[in-house]
Amino acid sequence: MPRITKEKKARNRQNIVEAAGRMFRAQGIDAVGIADLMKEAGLTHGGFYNHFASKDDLAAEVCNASFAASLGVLRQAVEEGDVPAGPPLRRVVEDYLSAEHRDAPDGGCPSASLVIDAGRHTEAVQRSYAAGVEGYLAGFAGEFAREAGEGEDGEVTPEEARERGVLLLSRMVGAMVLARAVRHVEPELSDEILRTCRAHALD
Amino acid sequence: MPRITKEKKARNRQNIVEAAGRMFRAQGIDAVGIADLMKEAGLTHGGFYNHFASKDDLAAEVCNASFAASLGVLRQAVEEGDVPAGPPLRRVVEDYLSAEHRDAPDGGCPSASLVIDAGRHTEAVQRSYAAGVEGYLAGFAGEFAREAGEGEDGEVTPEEARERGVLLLSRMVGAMVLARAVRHVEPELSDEILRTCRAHALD
DNA sequence: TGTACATCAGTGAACGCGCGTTCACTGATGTAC
DNA sequence: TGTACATCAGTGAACGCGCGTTCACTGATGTAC
Repeated sequence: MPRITKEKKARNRQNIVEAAGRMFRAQGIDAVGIADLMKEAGLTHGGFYNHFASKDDLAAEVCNASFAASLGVLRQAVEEGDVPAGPPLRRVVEDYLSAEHRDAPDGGCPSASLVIDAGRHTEAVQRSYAAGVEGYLAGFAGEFAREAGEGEDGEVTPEEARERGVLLLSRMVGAMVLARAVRHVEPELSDEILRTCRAHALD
Repeated sequence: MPRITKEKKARNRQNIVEAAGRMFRAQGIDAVGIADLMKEAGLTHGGFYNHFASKDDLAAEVCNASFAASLGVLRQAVEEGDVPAGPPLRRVVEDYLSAEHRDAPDGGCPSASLVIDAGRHTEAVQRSYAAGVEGYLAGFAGEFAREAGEGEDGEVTPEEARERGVLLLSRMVGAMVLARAVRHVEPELSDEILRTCRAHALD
């Protein structure tokens, strides 16, 4: 069968990154084997190294891609604002701290699902992760500034907007990782954490 | 040389649990091998199974022990209150969200260092982790109730105290895991996260 | 208290397994003329 | 445009390694009399 079209190769590569994006977020980077991953992408084990120099190389790219996708979803939610009512950041909090997001880490925010994994891998992975976090913070800060400007309570300095962004992300990530950690053995505690933080994340 | 005294055996077991407590928190449960761990405890590889049925069995016990130790340190800090000024919970926040705690996860809060690991291991580990989280929450809630009772701003319902406990733990855990994740590649961002959350954790 | 024997914690080698990575091979694609 | 050959993505087996776990062995401790 091989060799394959250039376009087909690009599509295969994309499939690997997307499969890894889901699997790494769901199970953790170390828990996913190259063989599992390639099978999920519809390929065989050995071909992996035609696309990536190493698993860590892939992990860094996956981290970037997952953040990009996740930020895209977020931005879209902010702009379209179809589902729940209220200002964009309120909707972001509701989405983020939802049971759905908790129960589906594979499509969710990498800040939460990769927060421990990132620090335990190569510097490239860590850089990729840190850049993603900066992206989230910038997005949040921008939105805080915008909402304050539009609202009746007057302007907000860039420094204040940034502070609120840091607080919001820390709170949401903390609530999400805790809610996920206790989910299977104390589902009520898990729900309580989400509910409480949803109500107060923007205080 | 063997066989060994009963007391010596108990001491060896204790050494294993303590070594694992440090290593698991610092490197993650999966990153630490039985051989490393036993060497750190001053023993050889093979003897592990004289003390524990499996690595996960140890992990569950380590989780308990780490939470117990960590809560003990916390309670002591609250009661003695030697180092910084202010009410106990303010001191807890300062200690928790310090660069020292960030840089020494091996002796620190397991809520943060094991938050992802716990969910990826046996139910026993997860139960042990969840119980530890409950311990923290109870401690925080009790302290919120006490401080409100003593202060001038009047009483606080148990529900409110509990809510504040959940918020405080989520915020501190989120800030800590994020600060640790970006520490090596963006130390300034890491410091900023700690600083900002330190200032607002009790809002 | 003293003796005789069973127990069992520690040792270090071995087992089996799954991992990341490498390899020889295939044959359709890409390219040079 | 057509032909001839080099390229290289995919395949699946193999390699080497480290892991959790097991094992036969040792000899001091614990225990029964």
